[in-house]
Amino acid sequence: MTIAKPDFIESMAKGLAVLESFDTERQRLNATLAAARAGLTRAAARRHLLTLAHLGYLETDGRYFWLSSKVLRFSGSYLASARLPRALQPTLNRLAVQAQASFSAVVLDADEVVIVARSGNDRQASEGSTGRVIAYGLHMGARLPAHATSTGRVLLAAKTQAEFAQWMQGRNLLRMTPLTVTDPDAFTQLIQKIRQDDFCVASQEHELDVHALAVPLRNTQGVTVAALNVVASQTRLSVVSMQRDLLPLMFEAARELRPLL
Amino acid sequence: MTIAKPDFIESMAKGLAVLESFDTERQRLNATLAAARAGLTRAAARRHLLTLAHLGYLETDGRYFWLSSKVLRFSGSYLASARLPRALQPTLNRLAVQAQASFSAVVLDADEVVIVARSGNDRQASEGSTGRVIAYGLHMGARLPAHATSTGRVLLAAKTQAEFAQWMQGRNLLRMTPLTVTDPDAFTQLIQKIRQDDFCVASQEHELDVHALAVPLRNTQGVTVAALNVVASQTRLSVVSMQRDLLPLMFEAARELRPLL
DNA sequence: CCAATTTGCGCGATAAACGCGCATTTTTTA
DNA sequence: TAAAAAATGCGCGTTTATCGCGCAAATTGG
Repeated sequence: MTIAKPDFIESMAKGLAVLESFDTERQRLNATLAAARAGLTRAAARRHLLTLAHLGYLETDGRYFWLSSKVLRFSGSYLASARLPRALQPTLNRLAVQAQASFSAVVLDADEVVIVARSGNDRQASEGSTGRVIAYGLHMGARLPAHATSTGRVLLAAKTQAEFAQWMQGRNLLRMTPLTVTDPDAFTQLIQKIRQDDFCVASQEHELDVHALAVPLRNTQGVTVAALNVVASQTRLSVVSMQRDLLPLMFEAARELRPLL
Repeated sequence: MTIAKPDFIESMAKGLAVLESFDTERQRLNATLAAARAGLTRAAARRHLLTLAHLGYLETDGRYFWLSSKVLRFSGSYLASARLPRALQPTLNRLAVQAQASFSAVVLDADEVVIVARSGNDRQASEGSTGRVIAYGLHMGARLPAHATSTGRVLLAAKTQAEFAQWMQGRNLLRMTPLTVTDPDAFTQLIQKIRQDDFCVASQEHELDVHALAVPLRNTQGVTVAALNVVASQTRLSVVSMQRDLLPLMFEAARELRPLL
């Protein structure tokens, strides 16, 4: 999407850059930090922080700033409007009950996947009700690196050769764990494999002891619009049994969902 | 929160007004509509729409605009940073399993409640897996009128007399269903009752055939920081049995959560 | 207790944002 | 289907909103 110069509101971009500079890693920022993260002068960052606080999107103690619950307004409106999350949620809930595991539906945004629907609790119900929490931070709107996640790879495999080549262009596949595949050639091989298999397993490539299994979600025209995955701890469920027990369920769910996407 | 004039970025406020003009009711807007909703000239609204689309927060067909999944980035960061949702989620999940019902945790924002955590599926598991969907649109970030919801009333009851009086000042209690209490005096009586009971039942006041039960969530200092509720369809679960079976569970959950809030 | 940052804020300069108004396209109505 | 009404894209001259410097004061950290 290109845009004419006089139609671009600089201050808007700056303000959103400030709002985006609050992320999972840095949750509390002062003027100096926000300026550095958003790439603005301190004066500009401060003006935007004060404005955002005044409008209720940030809270502040006068010095530091952090996101307020008002930012949920946007996701609320998105979730109410977007067909995708609404169409997927019931199926995800059903899967969570059937398989006693956590499922996510994600879409691709540049080099990250965004969780747009989710079900299940993040504890492995091993003994009693309080098993170990696995895969931290898998909530609605969470963003994960595409190359190190099962869903990201499924979505990358849905691209044409040319699109995929362009995506790879000059990209540095960040190492998330010792097991992350970071070599471009090996990664391209992996994507090829997914094109044949129509699913993807990622074992401990994003987080140690967590493995994931993903399948593409296509509409009736055959266009991949999202990916569905399940995560489990290595110790509770082997990759083999996950693939054997859960993969059929997921293919079936994907088939059911086709007319809704 | 007051703010010095030269520290207020007008364009930022306008841009966010445009972004906010996409809500549950109007999900697709053109320049003219957005201008009207956000209170801007068409030229200004158009500039902001184009900028937001360029930055990826909106999608467009060239004429109409709608929210993109990128807005989930903000909620994602909020959910990762805010203690409240993270502290509540496990308990909500447990309640959903135990009671086979949908629970929400909400905070008050002006005259609306905002859902900051949620569990359970929105179908009543009456016969088989596909019961009727109840209480549409109860997703993360959803906003509901405080006066017509069980949680909103619980949070209003937590205010001091003076604060509550100020909140009521010149407020028009919108009728959502034929059963909504809209008379100011009757409403004030209700709030008084909640102060005694320490819970609130709202029957079909927000949506017909849906009733809800809410309790306050306090921290160890006794400050109410949120409210917890459960919704059920009138036909499946009577108000009496809901109060008898679910209220003890909820009080217990609230007690457990105190040290975490 | 001193040195290094960070902060609030005033100021004059500049260009970013403004909104009017036109010609054109799209939609509605008759 | 033609005329009327509404919405759209965009150029332009105006203005004021935003800019970033740089100061003195407050805060932090060793």
